[in-house]
Amino acid sequence: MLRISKLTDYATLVLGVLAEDAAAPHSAAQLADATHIALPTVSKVLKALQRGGLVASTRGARGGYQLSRPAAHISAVDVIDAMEGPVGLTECATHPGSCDLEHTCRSGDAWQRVNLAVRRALQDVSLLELTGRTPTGEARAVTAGQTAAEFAAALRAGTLRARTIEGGAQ
Amino acid sequence: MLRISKLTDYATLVLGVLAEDAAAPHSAAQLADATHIALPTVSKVLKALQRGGLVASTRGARGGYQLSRPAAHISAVDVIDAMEGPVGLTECATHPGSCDLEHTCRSGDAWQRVNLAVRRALQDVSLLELTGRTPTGEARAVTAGQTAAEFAAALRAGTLRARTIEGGAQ
DNA sequence: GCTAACAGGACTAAAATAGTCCTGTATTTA
DNA sequence: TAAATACAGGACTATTTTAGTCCTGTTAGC
Repeated sequence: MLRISKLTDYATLVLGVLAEDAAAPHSAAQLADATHIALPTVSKVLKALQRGGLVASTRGARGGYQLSRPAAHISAVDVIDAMEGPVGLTECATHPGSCDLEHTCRSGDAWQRVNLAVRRALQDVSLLELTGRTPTGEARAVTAGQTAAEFAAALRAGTLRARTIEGGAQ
Repeated sequence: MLRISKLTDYATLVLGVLAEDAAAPHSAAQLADATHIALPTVSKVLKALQRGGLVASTRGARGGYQLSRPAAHISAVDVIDAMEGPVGLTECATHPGSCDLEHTCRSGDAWQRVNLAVRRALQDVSLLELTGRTPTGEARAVTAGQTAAEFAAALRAGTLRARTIEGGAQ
């Protein structure tokens, strides 16, 4: 089955530590220590997260990294996108022309639709849920109120297909 | 984002040809011809599909491959499982003990839950939808009536978890 | 028994991933 | 203002995974 990269997995650990103490900035060294991941690797992860807009960095002495928004508002798909880029399930989804089979392949945008369905599933999982403690009470309400419910509503309304296809056939 | 392997993509093309003429067996050579994929590669794909139970093979002269069940009853997740194995999103999901971080990692089974959500999304897409012609009319009815609905029913009944997790936690 | 076709595994080559390191820049503090 | 802290960016290496090929064996039909 599909697999996320190790670095993405590390990212959730790092983000988990940041989520735990969102007030103060944490240096890469601190985070390496807390997660037991080698410093250069943590550093690499953090840079990717910074570029993806999930963490904010402060330079200089007493600087470090902080979540750029509440953990409940960060979804699994955000993390994966930040770490692995907005790559599609297939090559042709992101790089048209790179596939020899493109003109004979009749798969069309089917994989893209699948891709969207997957994204939707991933969007429904917040960072809170990825960091060990299943969200309860308020946190859960925030999550459910913003991603899961939205999705369920679309599903019920029958707009899911139309929304996911985006100009495809059907 | 998550990506399927090229071989999995090839698999859908091959299965598409098989679905088109489900009556007669097709040799690997024929399929290579129809899909414009090199014969050894098609062969490799077919073997995986055979092991996964998606195609049935007949040996000997006039032998070949056929779908083992109607295309509408084959889902994207079936294809991915056959080609890439029942691997989880993370290493520890399938191979406990292989990760140094396991005892300090608090991610728990969160990725496994994500994994399930993804599987669910993939289960809702039939081979028919992956083979270029978007199912309409009867075909569509079959798809909707048998995979999506079956899945939804299992979900409601609460039997889905048990079926997909296979001995996992939760 | 010859030929067509699958079965299984070994092997090579190419590409992606993981991990490390180095040089530069910004910020604080003494 | 100099020194120390910490991020920024990119280059580089090693490892692992994936893709692709090939060879030998087995099964079934003619």
